[in-house]
Amino acid sequence: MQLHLPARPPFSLPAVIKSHGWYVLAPFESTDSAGELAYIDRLSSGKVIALNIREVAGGVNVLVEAALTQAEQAEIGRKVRWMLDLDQDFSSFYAIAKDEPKLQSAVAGGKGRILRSPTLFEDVLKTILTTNTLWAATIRMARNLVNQLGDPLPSDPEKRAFPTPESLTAAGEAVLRAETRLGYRAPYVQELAQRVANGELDLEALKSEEIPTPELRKRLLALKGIGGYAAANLLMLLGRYDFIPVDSWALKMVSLEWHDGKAVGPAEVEAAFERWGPWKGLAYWLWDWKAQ
DNA sequence: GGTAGACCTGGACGC
DNA sequence: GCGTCCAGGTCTACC
Repeated sequence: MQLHLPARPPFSLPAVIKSHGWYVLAPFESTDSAGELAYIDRLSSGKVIALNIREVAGGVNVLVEAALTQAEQAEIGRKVRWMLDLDQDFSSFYAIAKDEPKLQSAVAGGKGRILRSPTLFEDVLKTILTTNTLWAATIRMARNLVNQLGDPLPSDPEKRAFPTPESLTAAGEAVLRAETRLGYRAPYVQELAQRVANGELDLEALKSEEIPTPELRKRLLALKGIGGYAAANLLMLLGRYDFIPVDSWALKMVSLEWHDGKAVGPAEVEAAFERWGPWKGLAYWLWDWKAQ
């Protein structure tokens, strides 16, 4: 089955894929040369499918090698639109960024969309996996989660979907810590999964545009394992760019860009992008750093 | 509100 | 091969 989804121009699938490192975290797959994106998804019916996404004129085509009901097609359409942020309008950002030399490649490349997972649950969990560790370890933890606890793709059981909150809850903290190698993050992931599984926490509701950003940030910070950096990162994924995800890399880049390599703190990072107002986080994200 | 120390893993390094 | 050091954010206790 093939599904066509239009995208608001300008649109570039490779730009979305490379918007950050998510595309290398299971169950995403991407072949750099082809500029295509694959994702193993578990539909709400429990069916596990492989989504193969490629850019075509006016948007993307989604290929699925499985028979699908109308409802399942609609679900896939909703998810892919969200994952690739197909409807987002960046024209007001481009309008103010076009005169900034450090954002020229972003404007010319139609950048701005940030790849995200189908569910906020998956993005929150993966964000926790990025904290206080090296990127290689984040990749390993995500792969372990999928390989050990995800449902298999029937046509290729080596490939698996992202685990459900229920399967994570059933696995238990000890398994997550020792076998999935999440370390001290295990209780955070366990608590998150448990609260989502029992209905106490509705993360999907946080995708609503009606929640003011400060309130949204407050709710994200209330999650165990989510601090200032992680909350800002998640706000970016939710299309809110008022905060900068300040990590050690950000401190280093700002230090080299504007302070001759002298150590800086989060305040200097925020100050460097203050003039971009509600697009602050995106300007930081797309900045053409001289130290890169 | 600010700060120090613990948390945990894995890579780099020296022996 | 083994031991040590270090990087990476967040949490908790304490001031």
